[in-house]
Amino acid sequence: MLTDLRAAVIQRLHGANQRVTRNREALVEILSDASRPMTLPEILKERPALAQSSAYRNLLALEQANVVRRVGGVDEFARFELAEDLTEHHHHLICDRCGAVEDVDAPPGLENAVDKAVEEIEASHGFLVRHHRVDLVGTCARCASIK
Amino acid sequence: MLTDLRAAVIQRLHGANQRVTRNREALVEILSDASRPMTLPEILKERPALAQSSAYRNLLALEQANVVRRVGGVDEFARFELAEDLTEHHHHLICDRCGAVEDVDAPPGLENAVDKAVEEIEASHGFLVRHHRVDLVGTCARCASIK
DNA sequence: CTTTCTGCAAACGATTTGCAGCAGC
DNA sequence: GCTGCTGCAAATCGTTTGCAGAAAG
Repeated sequence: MLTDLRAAVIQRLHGANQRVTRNREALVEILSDASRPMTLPEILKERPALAQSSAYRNLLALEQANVVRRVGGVDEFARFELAEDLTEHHHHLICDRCGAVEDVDAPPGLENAVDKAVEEIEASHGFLVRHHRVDLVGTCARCASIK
Repeated sequence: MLTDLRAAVIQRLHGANQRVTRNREALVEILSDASRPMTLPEILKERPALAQSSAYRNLLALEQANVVRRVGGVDEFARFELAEDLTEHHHHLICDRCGAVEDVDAPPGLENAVDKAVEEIEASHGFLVRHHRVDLVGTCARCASIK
């Protein structure tokens, strides 16, 4: 795991009055190695010794410490990824056939347009935007090739 | 309910080999009257005689007939809205304190930028985009005023 | 040492499903 | 009338929680 990521994680956990444990460091490393949000079964496959309940509890602790973010796809599984300020801002490609979620870089032109829209909406709706999600839903290359 | 909406719903149900029942018409009317995606409890409050299981089954039937769409927020409840080609294209404001989801019109500038980004991504990723979701997550006016 | 984390197993709760009777067509 | 919808109650399954022992600080 990269040293500065590790340092940021330790700092945020301490800031949230949470301890730094092997399980938590392993979770961060697993999410850091993946280029997409992971489901709990996928995470457990990478660390079979970890109990499901501990995985959920630690992901919650990491979420509250702003290290991890929970994202929803189109299926019944929750997915987890590192907080955006620990990675790069990105969006998601979601396959509505197999449920797979993949990261895509955010094109700068799109980001500018979103930021402008956010300003307008905050002014007109009294809504304070914390972050935005842009998801493209459709068929992934693998599912498209199957039929 | 508007006549052309009703006609479209009947046509789509028939096209999917589904029957047109009072429950299904009522569900469409409830969703049509709301200006936001609704949770199952909210739907049942509008039609207390409807059994939960029937509500879920009918929403699934309507979803398969392309009349209804399921959307996810930040909480544990699924939400349902009319298919976009039966209403207007819009995005969602999602409150991460109370979970409320509200519709917002899609600013044209934003839509153009999204369409352009979709083209680039389809070309580079072999991913076929069916539709996009732009969600703004933050604090709604009511929750902001509470504290 | 004290507090918090861990694993196990049991509980929870939104959603799904089996079944007998009723309604669309 | 046949087929598929309806309500009820039970099952399903991802996720959460209680508890006693281990580990972080």
